[in-house]
Amino acid sequence: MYLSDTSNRYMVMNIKKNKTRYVILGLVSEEPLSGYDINKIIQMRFKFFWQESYGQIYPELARLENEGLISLVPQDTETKRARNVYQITDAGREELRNWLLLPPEKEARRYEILLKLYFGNLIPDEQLMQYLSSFRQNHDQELQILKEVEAELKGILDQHENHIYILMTVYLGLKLNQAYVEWADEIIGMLKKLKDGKEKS
Amino acid sequence: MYLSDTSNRYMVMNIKKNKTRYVILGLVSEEPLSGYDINKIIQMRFKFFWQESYGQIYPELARLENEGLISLVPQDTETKRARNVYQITDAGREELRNWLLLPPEKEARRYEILLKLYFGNLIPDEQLMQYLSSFRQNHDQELQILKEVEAELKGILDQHENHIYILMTVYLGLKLNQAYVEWADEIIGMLKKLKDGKEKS
DNA sequence: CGGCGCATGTAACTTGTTACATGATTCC
DNA sequence: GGAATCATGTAACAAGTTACATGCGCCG
Repeated sequence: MYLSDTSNRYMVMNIKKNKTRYVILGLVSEEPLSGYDINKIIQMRFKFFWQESYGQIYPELARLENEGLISLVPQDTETKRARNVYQITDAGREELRNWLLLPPEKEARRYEILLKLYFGNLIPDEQLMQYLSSFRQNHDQELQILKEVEAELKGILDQHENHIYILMTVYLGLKLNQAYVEWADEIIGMLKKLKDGKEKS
Repeated sequence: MYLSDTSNRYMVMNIKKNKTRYVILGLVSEEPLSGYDINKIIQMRFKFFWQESYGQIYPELARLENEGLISLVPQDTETKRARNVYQITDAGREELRNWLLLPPEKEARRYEILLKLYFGNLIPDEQLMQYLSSFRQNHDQELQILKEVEAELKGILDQHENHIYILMTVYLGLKLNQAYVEWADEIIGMLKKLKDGKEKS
């Protein structure tokens, strides 16, 4: 169907924004997986840079199957629990490839803590310090986890050709969390000084 | 109306997620502003950690006025261009304060570039390097801008009590962008080595 | 035999983006 | 007089979250 208008003003946008499908395609491109598996993997391995919910995964799996980009793998014996395991198709591999070859979009972020800090003169400094120290703690925890992941990955670098790429993502996690922790420490220091100054006057 | 059920299963969620309203409240708490002004300020001052669009600002302004959290400022002479300028009310100040006193939520982020890198073994290394160098360039640019902002802010630190807080947000921007740039350089180096290794074998 | 984890899914909602419509005013 | 920018807004999407419903199987 060429040049069909469908009388929809908004047809113009052919830029795919839905990234969920590519996460799924990427994951099933490595091995057949169920929706449940996919969720677990994202929770474990992507935690620090990506998140999805069942509310997106299951409908997307259905859509992908409908489009022929993935297909159900027939499960063997009847004794097993019901599981819908999907594998990628050639068309799916093609779709994934096309997306991977598209330059990544600039990521838009929203840092609630910065917003609160921006309006910092409206909150007591102690409160801000509390936010910052829990922020620091969170990121320090993530930092420790990532350090373990790094060590583990380095030990099995030659076991799969994608391990090196995973390690690269971990490096950013390390850098960013390091930056968060350092920043929080500096700001807490600044706030302490500010508070002392205010109390003296 | 106490304890009314309204027969809606989903009434339970009373946790406010809509942050747009607080950005608006925060900004008009400093000075009366129009929707247009608010958009411009967010574009300029919040660019690196927050974004909004007219599609959210205008409807939210209407809602806030409806709830009595902001009010229209009568514009003087009739010669001027039509402008709806809003000021914060006491109720609005209260609402803003309540939100500021709530601990910030953990920010969920999605780094498309990490997702692509994660599946890096499916893309040619040259392509990845291109993504990374444009990523590097973007963040380096932001870094330069933030350095200017930093210098500027330091010069006018005593002119308003919130300048110090704004500076603190800038510091995070500096740290993060520095981390991005350094990381990109390291990864590009790793990819070069990888490529050389592959070509030799 | 009870509870935890496996497993799949949907309905209702909130949030955010994009394209479009419309017109006034300022400045060159 | 025409371009840029000021200025406000909406309709139609797309995307993402949350709460709920449901049931099986495995392990202690």
